[in-house]
Amino acid sequence: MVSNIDSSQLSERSLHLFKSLVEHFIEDGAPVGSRTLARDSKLNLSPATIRNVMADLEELGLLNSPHISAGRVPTARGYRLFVDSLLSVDHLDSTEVEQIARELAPKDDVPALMQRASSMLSDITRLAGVVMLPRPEQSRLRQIEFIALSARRILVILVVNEREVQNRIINTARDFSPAELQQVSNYLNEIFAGKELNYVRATILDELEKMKEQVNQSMQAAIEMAQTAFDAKATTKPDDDLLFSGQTNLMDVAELADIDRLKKLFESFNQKRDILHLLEQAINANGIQIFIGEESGYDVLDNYSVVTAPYEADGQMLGVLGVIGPTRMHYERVIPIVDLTARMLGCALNTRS
Amino acid sequence: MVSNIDSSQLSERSLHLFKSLVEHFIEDGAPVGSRTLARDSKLNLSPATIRNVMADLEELGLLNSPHISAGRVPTARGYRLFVDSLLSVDHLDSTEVEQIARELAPKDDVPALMQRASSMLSDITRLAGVVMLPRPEQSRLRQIEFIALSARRILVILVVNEREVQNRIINTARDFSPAELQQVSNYLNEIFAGKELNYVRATILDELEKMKEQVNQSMQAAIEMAQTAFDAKATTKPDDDLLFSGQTNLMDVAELADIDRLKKLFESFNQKRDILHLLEQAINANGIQIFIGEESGYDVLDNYSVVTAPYEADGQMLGVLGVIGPTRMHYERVIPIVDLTARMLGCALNTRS
DNA sequence: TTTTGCGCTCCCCGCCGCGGAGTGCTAAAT
DNA sequence: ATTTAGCACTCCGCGGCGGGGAGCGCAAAA
Repeated sequence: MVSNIDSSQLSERSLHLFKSLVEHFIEDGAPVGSRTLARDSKLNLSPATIRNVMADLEELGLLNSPHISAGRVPTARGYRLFVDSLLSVDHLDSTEVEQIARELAPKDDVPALMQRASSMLSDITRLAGVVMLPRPEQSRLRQIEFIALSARRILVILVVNEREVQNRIINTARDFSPAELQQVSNYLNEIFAGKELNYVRATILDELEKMKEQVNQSMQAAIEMAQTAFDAKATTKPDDDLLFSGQTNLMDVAELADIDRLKKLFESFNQKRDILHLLEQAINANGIQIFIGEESGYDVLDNYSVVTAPYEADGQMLGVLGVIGPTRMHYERVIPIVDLTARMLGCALNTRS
Repeated sequence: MVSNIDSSQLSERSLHLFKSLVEHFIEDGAPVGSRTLARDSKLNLSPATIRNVMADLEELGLLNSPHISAGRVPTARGYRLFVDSLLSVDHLDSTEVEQIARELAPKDDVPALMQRASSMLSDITRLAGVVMLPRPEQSRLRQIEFIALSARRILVILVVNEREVQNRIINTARDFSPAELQQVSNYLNEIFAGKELNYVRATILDELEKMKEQVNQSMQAAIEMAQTAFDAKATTKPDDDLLFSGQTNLMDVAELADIDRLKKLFESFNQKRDILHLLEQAINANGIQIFIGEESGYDVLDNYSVVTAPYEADGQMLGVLGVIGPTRMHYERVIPIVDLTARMLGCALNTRS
């Protein structure tokens, strides 16, 4: 990759003009020419001078023109310089801050909270919002319980990581009494409580076979039951950990109205794979991270930018959230919104006991 | 509403030509004129004759032309006649039947099955699929259990209708021992097992107040706890009972490529309200039901058709599924697919013990 | 009743020409 | 050494024009 431009490599004047140009383009979406720039930027310069500067900037790869006699448009690299060095971030309206706070009030369960965070992001930015849920990598089994529905139908409850509850119904080969079930769950809790979930699964499926002989019959039943429960549980769906919303907002950004590109993008939302990879890169950045157009490496994202921020609670990184929109977006507004949302979401997750 | 055309009101020949025209239009999407129709339909007629017939059909409201010197296009009413009386339904490929059977094999839990049904519908028809989940109207509480997570955090498990499990974590004002919890759940199960869920909620919230005095302290705790549990549960989300998939398929139907209409449609998918109402109308039809364009009454659905079929298991209507696409769709293929899917889904839900 | 013939309508497409916006280059001005 | 003015040139967008094609309705003939 060609190295990015550092703001120190350019004169004050060039930077000013460049910034002005980018702002103008973000506002209008039309290529901006020397005339308009001469008018807008406070410097009293003639269009001709500005043309010279623009030619230089183009040579550096910060601008280009759609065709020879059109105005200039920022390149991905240009946006990069802009957001890294030139951008002056907006101060959020107090009404917006309130809205975010209100939506993220920890009033109900975690999944709903995440959902609200996502749709709030898209509503407020008028772009697409995305929230990556905590990866269940380090999930520890906290408790396991069996509840008899009928003699041979048993409801298995798994409590994971303080907060998350999974349940599943299994059918057993023989009848179990409630007392037996109690016994079984006591047994399993004793062995596995606090252990890592993958470890539990592996142990149950592989190693417990040999223990069968050493324990009494009731425990054998326990093992078999646990096997059934975790075998089924092996389908630990890894695909609903990304919540999108407001995709339709992208349908009226006009400048990217060519339907197939949009279709490609929506499809990659559905498959989640690419976006997931991208967000995973962002989880270790300690703060706002911005992927601009082609530089993300995923070509469905050409002409789109992704603004992300990781969120944490109790001092632990939980996930990433962000906004997806055209490269020509109002970064100065989007950035503080994403930032604030991440922090507020962290708080909401934090203070719940 | 103007009465629909009955096939007996038209001559054999008109019907034949009309059918031919609709088929042709469905294939090409271009208005079809007398020439092409004269060529295609086996009847040896001159274009002029056909023009006369077409003029009659237009007068009946079955056809119209975009402008005076273009070919004819079926109206919603025309499609209605077509699907009701003229359509010869395809015989499905055995490969397709197999695919449906494979996807709907009852290998895991109900929500996942529904999800697969929906995406299968969209994959196979290349249109948008939708599945309405069983309405929890007549849900009966089967069992309620409390599990202690810690002294003051309690996991509430609600088993509803044999199959469905809801859970929620509540915080209590004072400590509870496991024995106490057992007692509480026994008490509640005794009173409420088998009762309708709304009744349970109402009773708990309103009437139990007065019972407080009559029972001992432990039971008072039970009541309070149940109140907390059901109060929170009052947020019984009524909005995730519609599963869409393959929306993006609609993005390349071209003839409806005007982005705002598509955006409107997608938004109404997200809000779910309109589609839900529509599907609710279909649940009592005993078989395939087709809503064509404007006749659905929802103007987001102008130029779109919805093909639905209710599905049932154990002799009980559970919900509706279907496909959404342009009015100009291959009904002869879509109809048997929707039909078969509904029946197969019913089976899959049926045989699970 | 069907067909032929004819005049007419309307869309689509390519073409042309023009005005506008903007560029690059060179020469003059500061 | 910059900056500016002047100028020729490029390219887009738009409206108007014209011809070809597809199709229609109507009236008169078969």
